Amino acid sequence: MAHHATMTEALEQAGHRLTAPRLAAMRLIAAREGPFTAADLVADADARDLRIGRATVFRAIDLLAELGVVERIDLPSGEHAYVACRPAHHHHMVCDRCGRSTEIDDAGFRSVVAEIAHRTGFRVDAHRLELFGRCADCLAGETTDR
Amino acid sequence: MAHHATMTEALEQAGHRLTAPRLAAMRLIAAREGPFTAADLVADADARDLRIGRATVFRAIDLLAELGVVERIDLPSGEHAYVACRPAHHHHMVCDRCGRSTEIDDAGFRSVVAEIAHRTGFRVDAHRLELFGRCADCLAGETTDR
DNA sequence: GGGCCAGATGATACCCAGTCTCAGTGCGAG
DNA sequence: CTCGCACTGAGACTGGGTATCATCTGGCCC
Repeated sequence: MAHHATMTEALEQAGHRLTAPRLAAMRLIAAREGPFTAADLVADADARDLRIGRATVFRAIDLLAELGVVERIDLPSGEHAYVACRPAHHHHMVCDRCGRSTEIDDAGFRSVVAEIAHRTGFRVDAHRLELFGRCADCLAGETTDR
Repeated sequence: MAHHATMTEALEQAGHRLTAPRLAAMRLIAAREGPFTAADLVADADARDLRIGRATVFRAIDLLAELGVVERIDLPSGEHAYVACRPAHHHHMVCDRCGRSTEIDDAGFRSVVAEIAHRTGFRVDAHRLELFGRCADCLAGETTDR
C-alpha cells in the first residue's frame, strides 16, 4: 500500500497543489487496506464529516491514477475499484474474502506475453492481469475455523 | 468469432427458447467482428428497425455470457465490452486500431499463475488476462501505408 | 504581509450502463 | 382449447461517473 507521504510527494512533483480536500482524500485512501470504490471514499468522507464534494473525490482518484499511485482494477463482478500501490509495473491479486490486495511481480509473465506476440505477430502495448482467489491468511483461517 | 449456429445450438442445448428477439440479437452479434458494447447492439437493432427492447438485449447478452459463447472484457478505458467466442478457456487480444479480437491460448501462462500461487500461498480461483495493442494486419498496413 | 490568479472546489444537473418491475404475449404440453 | 410458464418490452429506477459554473484558495511575487 502506498503511504500517505508517497502520494503527497507524487502530487507535488507533478506540479499539483496540496489542497486540504486532496490531503483528506489521500488520508482516506491510505487508511484503507484493500481495494475501494469511489463510493466507499465518498461514504468515508461523509462519515467523518469532511466536507468534500463527490466530484472532488472522483477528481482526486483520477489524478492519483494518472500519477500511478493508485490503479484501477476491475472486479470479476464488473465493478470498478481502485487500489493504492507503488508507481511501478506490477499486477494485483485480490482476495475475495478479506478484500485485501497484494501486488505481485512479473514472475515470468513477461516472457509469456513475448511468446504470444512472437507467435501471432501482435504487438502488445498494454495488458491487464488480475488474479482473484483466497489469500494465504484467509485460507489458514478457514481450515482452522471450520 | 462464434458463428450464429454455435450460439443457437448452445441456447437450445441449455433448454432455452429460440425466440425471434434472441435470434435477432445473435445475428447482430455474429455480424460484429470485434468487441461490442450493449449500447452498440441496441443501436444496431434500432438502425435495422428490429423492435427489440433494451432489456431484452441485455438479457440476451447475459444469457450468452452464462453459456460461455460471449465473454465480457474490460477495455483499458474502463468500458465493458463483450466478444463472441468459443466456450472454452482462453484469453483475448484486442487490436485497438481495427478493434478485432483474437483468442489466444494458454501459452505457458498457467504455469506462471501456479508459480505465483506457490510463492505467495494464494489460491487463485479466477483470473483476468487481456492484451491490447496492434494486430499483425494493422501493423503491416501501417508500415506500407506511411 | 498583501494581492493576484490559475488551479482547485463543491453544489447541482446531467448522462449512461445496467437492473427491476410489471403487465402483457405467445409457445408447448396436455 | 386453455393453462402455465418462459419470455418480452416499456418505462422507471439506481449508481457510477462527468459537465457546468460560480466561488474559493494555495502559493508565488512583490
